[in-house]
Amino acid sequence: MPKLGMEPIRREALVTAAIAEIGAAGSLDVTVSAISKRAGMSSALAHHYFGNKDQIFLAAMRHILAGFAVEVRSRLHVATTPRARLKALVEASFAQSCFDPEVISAWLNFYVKAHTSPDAMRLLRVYQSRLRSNLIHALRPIAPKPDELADAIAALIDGLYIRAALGAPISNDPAATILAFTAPHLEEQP
Amino acid sequence: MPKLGMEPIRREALVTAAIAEIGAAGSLDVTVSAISKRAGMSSALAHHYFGNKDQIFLAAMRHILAGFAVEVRSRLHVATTPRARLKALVEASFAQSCFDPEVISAWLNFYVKAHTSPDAMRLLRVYQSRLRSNLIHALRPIAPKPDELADAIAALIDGLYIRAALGAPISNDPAATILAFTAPHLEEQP
DNA sequence: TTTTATTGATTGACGAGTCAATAAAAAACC
DNA sequence: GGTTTTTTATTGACTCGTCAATCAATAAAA
Repeated sequence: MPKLGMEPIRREALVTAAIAEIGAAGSLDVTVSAISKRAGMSSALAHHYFGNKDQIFLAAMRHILAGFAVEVRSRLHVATTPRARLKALVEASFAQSCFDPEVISAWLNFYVKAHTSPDAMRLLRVYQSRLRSNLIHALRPIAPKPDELADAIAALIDGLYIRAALGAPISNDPAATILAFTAPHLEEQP
Repeated sequence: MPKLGMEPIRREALVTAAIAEIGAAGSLDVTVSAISKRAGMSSALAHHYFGNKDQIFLAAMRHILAGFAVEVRSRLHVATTPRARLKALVEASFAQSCFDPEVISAWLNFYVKAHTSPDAMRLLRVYQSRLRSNLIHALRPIAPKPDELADAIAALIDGLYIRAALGAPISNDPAATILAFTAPHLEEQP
């Protein structure tokens, strides 16, 4: 009973299922069968639409990155001052949605994958440079060295995220920590 | 022709080989056979001495962590002032040895592993708390809030390391960046 | 009848862990 | 001192799974 136009529906279901499976397993050691089963179809169909397992992972990561981009844009949208934009960027990086166990697993494994897969690396670069340019844009009016500061903040975001993701005893709100440590590097007038 | 006392020799050879294989593969998708072959023995012998693959990985990571600890201690040993100790700790984290491709792969995968394996997590905690206490010790005499600053620096180290490891366009010397970023949070008298 | 959707069954590989068998040190025994 | 026994070292062969990817077959829209 083939209804037409199933492709986008199946793809989305597979992507969602893949994220869930990765989250459940905590690693990329997840079978296409498990993903397909969770998505309610045969593994053959998954191969039919995605070609191979790597493509499923890539699509899953693109999905997560897209979600993050939405999070960022919505916060950036209501920020009017440079300082508010900075705050929005940092807080978006520690939003609730970034700490779904599934998302955490995906990110962790994404780093590893990027180390060997050019496709994954390209995707990572997209995230990195988008964050970087957003940060620089926010910092330019208020920091003497926007570039360098942006790099430091980006690193701080990644570092704190990983620590939080790995369940380190989270002393304080990471976003607040970052803003506090950034403050002295900004120009006057809070 | 069994020479006695082979166990420690075999174990070390396996650990070394495992690190090399992980480096070559860029992931933990490495077979015991490959490791054993590189170490010059049968896979059966590897199982005989380590029991299972996970134990080999754990031992490999312990080996790397031990190497790092040596790096830290030797630098700390010649540092006399608190500021010098801070510098030593930061610089040790970006020493040449930390950027061996093998070491990079091991670290990346270690993070993922820690997310699911309690043993790996324990090991990670050892590294984290050692670094933390070293930092706090260095900072106590020169920072108003040693704990919070230590956490931020630790995160900055992890974040910059990962970025460097993943080949991000390394603008500057990461250690210098961290020290510059930290400076405003220290008490007077440079 | 052509295109799209769908799957069960199968292939082909690979890989962790086990086991029995071999060999040579070392220790125990006479 | 020589013989037997135990312990340590070592491996080839094998078991038992798993799993990615393929394919031929079925079904229903267009």
